[in-house]
Amino acid sequence: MKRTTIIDIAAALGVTPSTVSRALAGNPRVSELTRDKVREKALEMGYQPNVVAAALRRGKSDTVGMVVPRINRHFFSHVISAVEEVLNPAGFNLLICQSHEKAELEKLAVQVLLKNRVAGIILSHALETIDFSVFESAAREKVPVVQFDRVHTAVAGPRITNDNFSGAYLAVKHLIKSGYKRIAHLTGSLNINVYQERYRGYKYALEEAGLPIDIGVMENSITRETGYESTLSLLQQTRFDAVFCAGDFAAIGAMQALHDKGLSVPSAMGIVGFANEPFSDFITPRLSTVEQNAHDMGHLTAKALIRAINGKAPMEADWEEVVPVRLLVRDSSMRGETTAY
Amino acid sequence: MKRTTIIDIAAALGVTPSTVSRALAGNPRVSELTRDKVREKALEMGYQPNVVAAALRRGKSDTVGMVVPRINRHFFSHVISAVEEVLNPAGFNLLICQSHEKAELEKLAVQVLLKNRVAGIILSHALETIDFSVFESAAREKVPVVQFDRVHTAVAGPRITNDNFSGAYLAVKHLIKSGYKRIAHLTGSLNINVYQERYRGYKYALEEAGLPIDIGVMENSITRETGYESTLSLLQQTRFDAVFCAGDFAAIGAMQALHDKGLSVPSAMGIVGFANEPFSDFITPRLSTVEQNAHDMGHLTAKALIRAINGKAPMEADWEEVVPVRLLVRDSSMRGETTAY
DNA sequence: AGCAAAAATACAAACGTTTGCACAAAAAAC
DNA sequence: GTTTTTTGTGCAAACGTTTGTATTTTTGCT
Repeated sequence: MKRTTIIDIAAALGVTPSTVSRALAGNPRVSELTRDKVREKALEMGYQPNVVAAALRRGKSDTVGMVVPRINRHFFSHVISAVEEVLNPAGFNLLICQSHEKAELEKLAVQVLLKNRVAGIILSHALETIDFSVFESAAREKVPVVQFDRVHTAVAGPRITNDNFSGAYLAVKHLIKSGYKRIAHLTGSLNINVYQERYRGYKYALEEAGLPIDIGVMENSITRETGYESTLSLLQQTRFDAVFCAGDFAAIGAMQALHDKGLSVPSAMGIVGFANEPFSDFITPRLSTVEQNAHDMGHLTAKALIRAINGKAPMEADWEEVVPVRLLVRDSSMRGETTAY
Repeated sequence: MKRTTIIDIAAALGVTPSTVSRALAGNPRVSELTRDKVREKALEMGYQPNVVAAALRRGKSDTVGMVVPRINRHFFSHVISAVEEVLNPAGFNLLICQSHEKAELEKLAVQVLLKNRVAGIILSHALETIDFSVFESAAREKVPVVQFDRVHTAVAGPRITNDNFSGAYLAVKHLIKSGYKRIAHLTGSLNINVYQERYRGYKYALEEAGLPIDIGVMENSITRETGYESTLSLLQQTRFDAVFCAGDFAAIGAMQALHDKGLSVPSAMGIVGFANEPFSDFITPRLSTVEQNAHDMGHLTAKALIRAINGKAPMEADWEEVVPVRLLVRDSSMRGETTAY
């Protein structure tokens, strides 16, 4: 059975396709009477608009592309949901791609999105990405790009980031208040804005308190496995009584390494993570961590994109919006004797 | 700057757009010489095909739609990745939608996909879904649908499921072998094939061992919260020494409830979950669970869809493929005295 | 009733491909 | 050397919308 088109509706009603198109679009240039007739007929004939044809004609689709490193990270999946909450009511739908942390896949994804003539792109970079030339194509084709969380100034357009600096600062300050004095740090690649900022916050808190900042910082220690290994290395290299981890997975790894070495958390060692992964709340001891507001971030990102699509926001004027974070104090950083905090 | 089209390339080369189209498509009706020239020019001019126009002309896009309840479930996100692994090399790309377990959103998502003229749809139903009429539209428009995990026979097309029966059977049999005798069950809605099958496996194992099957079965207890509440209820209603949970989140809830009541796992109470969520391995005690093979499931699903798209598999012939699962025995179900297993 | 202005609709071109068919040139067959 | 076949291109229509402009119809005024 052929699909019904506006031409079929037009024929059935004795009007032209253009009238049908305008009627369905709610264009005030068609009378209320015919508009109602058209809508009724469309419903009756089970009409489903062909958005592909519309996209071709208009040169833009109602689809927004979103590229994230992985969809199964708590933070990213929540940002995605929040973005949907804004975009769907606005008539857009989301094409989600994963870069799997690979620069090449990220580039490919962006190209696919451009080929599909998406209305705009929302993106958080892969860890690897250092070449941003694809985004010039996007700019050339006037497809707005909004970056969130892992952002880079080499790409034009709005950037929505977490307040990583303050999060790290609060986390470390809390460790200090709890009585820990020699605080190490596990982080990701310091090429990424996110980890740079957390590192900055970490250092700032230590400096402010007059504590040593050269205890030990391990880069590329962001997974459970690398967190585990790096903690073992640290134990051999240096002396410390707490670890601030730039991610919860690393914190879990650190916890296990400490456990395996017979060091108890939080009495012998304090740990604070980052991201508030769902498991953080029901491991033993419960992990103190920094909660990112994925919901607000998604909303802000989506709204920024809509503004950019509607041309309200010149893409050249790329500004940065910072979303506040929140420290969640749980067991892993609470020394019995200093619970006073 | 205008985008380059095949018309531009044609003009630059003094040929017609049709030749360019055929050249780029690798059609044998154009000579090797012109094909190479066209390809070179396309590269030189930075040509990006307009897949929207192609989709309109062909009546089909290279996009496949995928609808899942939520993308942040370990199982679903891994199926998605596996589907991508098959689909991307085959030239398709994925449009991912979430139903958030709502029947209405699922229906909406399918409609959006149909409007976008996707080549096919991959879907796992929301818990709520009981009305399958949208899928008749899909069938009418000859858009193949492949269901996975949460499937329903009311929808035409291939179904790829986990071996939920065997998984549950193995889990409960293992509890029995470990010495537990009164085994309760937390499950989801028994309208869903997935939970029906797990329930069947649970009962079968108990019957086989001659153990009572009326200890206590709590429906709609699949989240951490409901798992917690249901376990407390069970403790009041009945006497039991183990719980088989149809999901890991419920198992976590159960564990916490038991912990709060001073019942230790696994010595006083055995617990086995289902799904092998990533946290299952690093909570205390480590949770025994049934691992689903998301990778194989994704591959099989994607391949089935590609077959259906290519018309190799008549949609009417809807068959079911079952993916084996694996029991992971960890601490939560191992009584000290019966570790012999 | 007559005319201008406003409102509603029709016409037709465009968006960038793909593809059946026609056609010319080259190659093969007789 | 003519006819047939093969091979490579061109032509033009189609896919289903949207939208600027032209045309018709209605409305409001005098």
